[in-house]
Amino acid sequence: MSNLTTNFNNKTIKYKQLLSNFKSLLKKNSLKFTVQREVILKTLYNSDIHLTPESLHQLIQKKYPELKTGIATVYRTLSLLEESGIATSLSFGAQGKKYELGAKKHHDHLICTECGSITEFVDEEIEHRQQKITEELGFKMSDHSMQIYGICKKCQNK
Amino acid sequence: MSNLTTNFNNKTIKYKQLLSNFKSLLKKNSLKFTVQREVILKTLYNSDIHLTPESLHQLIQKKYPELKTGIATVYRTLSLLEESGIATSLSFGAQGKKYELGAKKHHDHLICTECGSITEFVDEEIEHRQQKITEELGFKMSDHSMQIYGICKKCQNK
DNA sequence: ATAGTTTTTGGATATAATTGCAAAAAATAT
DNA sequence: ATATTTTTTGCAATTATATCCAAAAACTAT
Ligand SMILES: [Mn+2]
Ligand SMILES: [Mn+2]
Ligand SMILES: [Zn+2]
Ligand SMILES: [Zn+2]
Repeated sequence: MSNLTTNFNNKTIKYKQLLSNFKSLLKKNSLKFTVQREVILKTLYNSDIHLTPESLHQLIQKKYPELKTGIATVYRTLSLLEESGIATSLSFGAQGKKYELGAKKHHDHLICTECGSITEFVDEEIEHRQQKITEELGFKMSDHSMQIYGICKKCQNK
Repeated sequence: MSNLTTNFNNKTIKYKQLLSNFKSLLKKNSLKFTVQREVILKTLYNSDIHLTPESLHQLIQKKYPELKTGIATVYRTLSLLEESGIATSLSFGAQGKKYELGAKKHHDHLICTECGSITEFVDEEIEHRQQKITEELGFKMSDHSMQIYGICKKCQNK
């Protein structure tokens, strides 16, 4: 399936560092560093909310209209970023996918099925078990994604 | 977001029981029990692999050609089943969504990013932590989904 | 059983996501 | 710097998914 080579983990990093990582990833895979790719990376980096491909595209068109970035490029770049572990997507069931940069430290999501609000969390015990399970089953873990669905406090009190 | 009323949990159950659950769910939500909905439920139940909407549709057309079931109905019914917790979908990144019935006992997925093979597992410790975390954050958990991505044994030896 | 009411359906249409392709941009070689 | 090669891009075409709507089926009340 995926056949991209990567070698760095997602950490909380400065944009400069992220950009440099991205560049070396591209080089390692004989891909080119383009202005569109940088703009997409930067826009994701500067957003603290989860973005759909469409909303990301609109943001970019507004901020860099002279680029006339195509929606296809946004989709292609998001896939690239996800495959290489720089970004992750969050599936919202019916509501489709939203993306966020893995530049933040890894975390999982608690999603309210009433109002759609998202709470991020990490639990070391779970992280540890995941690693263990994977090993037991003979896999080599590269990534994981976990979503808990429920009703948030606010919505419970309605 | 979702506003369907449900009241039973997914267990390993006989088809008859599942069907009865489905019927009462429909009634409770003023939805109608139709031959298409039953065929979709039954076909999912009898499949032990994860199905895309398209492959499910093809299966049904082959087995029940006189029904001329529309693809739109398949999509609509899958959403209905997912919303009500009877089926779950598994996001395959680029490869789209696949569905399975929650009639089997709950489990999580280990997905090989090379060959796409899927291994199912459950870890009680993780299940327990998930519940605990949710409570700590003031949520009421209704469901969760967890996928671990990696390279399977077979693909490691290639 | 029949008629009235509500919901679902298939097919058409609309929108979202992916892919093919020729022109443009980036990287490399000279 | 310029030419050559490789990859990417935007747009168009395709495919996947969702929505609209009038006809059909399911349910309710008689
Ligand atoms: Mn995690
Ligand atoms: Mn689980
Ligand atoms: Zn909420
Ligand atoms: Zn494999």
